[in-house]
Amino acid sequence: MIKISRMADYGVLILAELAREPEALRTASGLSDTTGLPEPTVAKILKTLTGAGILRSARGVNGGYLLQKTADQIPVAAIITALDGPICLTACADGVEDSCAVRETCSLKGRWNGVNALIKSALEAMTLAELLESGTEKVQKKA
Amino acid sequence: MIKISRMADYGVLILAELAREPEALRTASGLSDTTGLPEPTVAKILKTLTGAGILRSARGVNGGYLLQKTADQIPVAAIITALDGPICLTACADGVEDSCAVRETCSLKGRWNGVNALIKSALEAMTLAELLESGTEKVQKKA
DNA sequence: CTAAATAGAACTTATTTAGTACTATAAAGG
DNA sequence: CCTTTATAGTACTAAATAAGTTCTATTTAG
Ligand code: FES
Ligand code: FES
Repeated sequence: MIKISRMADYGVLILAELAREPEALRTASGLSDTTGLPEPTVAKILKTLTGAGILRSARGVNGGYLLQKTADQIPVAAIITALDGPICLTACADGVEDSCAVRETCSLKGRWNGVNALIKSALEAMTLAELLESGTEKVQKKA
Repeated sequence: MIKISRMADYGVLILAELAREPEALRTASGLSDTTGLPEPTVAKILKTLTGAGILRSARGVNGGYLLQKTADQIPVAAIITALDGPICLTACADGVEDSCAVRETCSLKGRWNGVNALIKSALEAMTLAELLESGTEKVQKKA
């Protein structure tokens, strides 16, 4: 069904919430409450996003998370990559040597690369801010 | 990991083989041999692609499959849709009502639609022929 | 020192995808 | 008109992946 994982979807949801008050420290359980997503999952996503440099964290009492950059500096691609791994439609794309079973006999080795690049650049060009606002040039307008 | 299924990947591989002799009837087991893919899987894919109107089939002795249209009339999107279901990155896009658990509280209902449309149109614009040739305007050039 | 928070890893469960098997139908040829 | 070779369709099983949970360690304010 060619889709991103639920993790990435949740991730955007959480980031959207964080973007509403970019300066405030928010705890995992607090975010779980406001988003309605299960707490352990939220916590896991927050850890991952922190590791990827999208969020900053503070430990200890009164700790929590906040955005490292503003929403318009965070490409959608970065979020997806952090939570879902590399954006790469097929097993036989660039670099990935061992994944494809029929690489030897295959007549279209690496031909998907163009499609990959297309989608990747589309997701890199779009920022979290644009996703939240909708209706910018990059997104289709809806009357 | 945002990817298409192996089925779609195999499907393109099989279509590539069929496109080499667009007039010839090829059997499932024959295609399994030339592509090196497991026979039952090939047969399943061929059935699906026939149902989707991408292939034509002939039953009985000396039966087999051939392309219904030429490779430049088959959008990549059609192949993926046939084998993988609709191209729709997220659960909460247009139409899909029941999939998203947090739809009520969610602040970005349907915001992914723009991204979806972007990717979908990219895949609709690219044909099987272009995928096989590579190096056309739509695909990134590689020196 | 304690309570409240994140960090990180390991594990279990659920979901999805891939692969297999089986039955039915159709056509060609003796 | 029966046999053989092929596709059509469906249902089932197994494998892979993704999601969710749990537990332990670390950090810091009070
Ligand atoms: S399908 Fe993987 S290398 Fe061709
Ligand atoms: S995440 Fe599904 S409706 Fe918002």
